[in-house]
Amino acid sequence: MGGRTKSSRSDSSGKVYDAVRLIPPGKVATYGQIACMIGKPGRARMVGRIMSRTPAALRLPCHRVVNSQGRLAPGWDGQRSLLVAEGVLFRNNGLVDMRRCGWDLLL
DNA sequence: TTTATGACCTGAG
DNA sequence: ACTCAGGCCATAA
Repeated sequence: MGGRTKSSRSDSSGKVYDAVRLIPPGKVATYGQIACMIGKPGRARMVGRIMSRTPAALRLPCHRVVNSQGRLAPGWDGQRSLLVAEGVLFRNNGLVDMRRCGWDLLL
């Protein structure tokens, strides 16, 4: 292919979607974690942007993606209910209990 | 081009 | 608990 590769168009979106699909029910993953999984450490912000633009039709468990503090997505009413329904534990401050529900491959 | 904004992260005070 | 600063990157104006 000669010529400039147009690329740069959220090429990562497909991989992000795949990674999100792997998060087991009852657990949550952070944006930074997803970024690492797709081989782009430090790109947490990009993951967040992709999530915000993810079509609902894909039916991804995007409610299982939270920030490293365990805070839920702003302006999304219902994320909390979905997580609670799966057994995710919340602390009194309204944040997810990352120590128990953070998806760590170690354990 | 520069500036500002955003479902971010980590560290420091 | 909070704010700030520095780092990261895509988009919009």
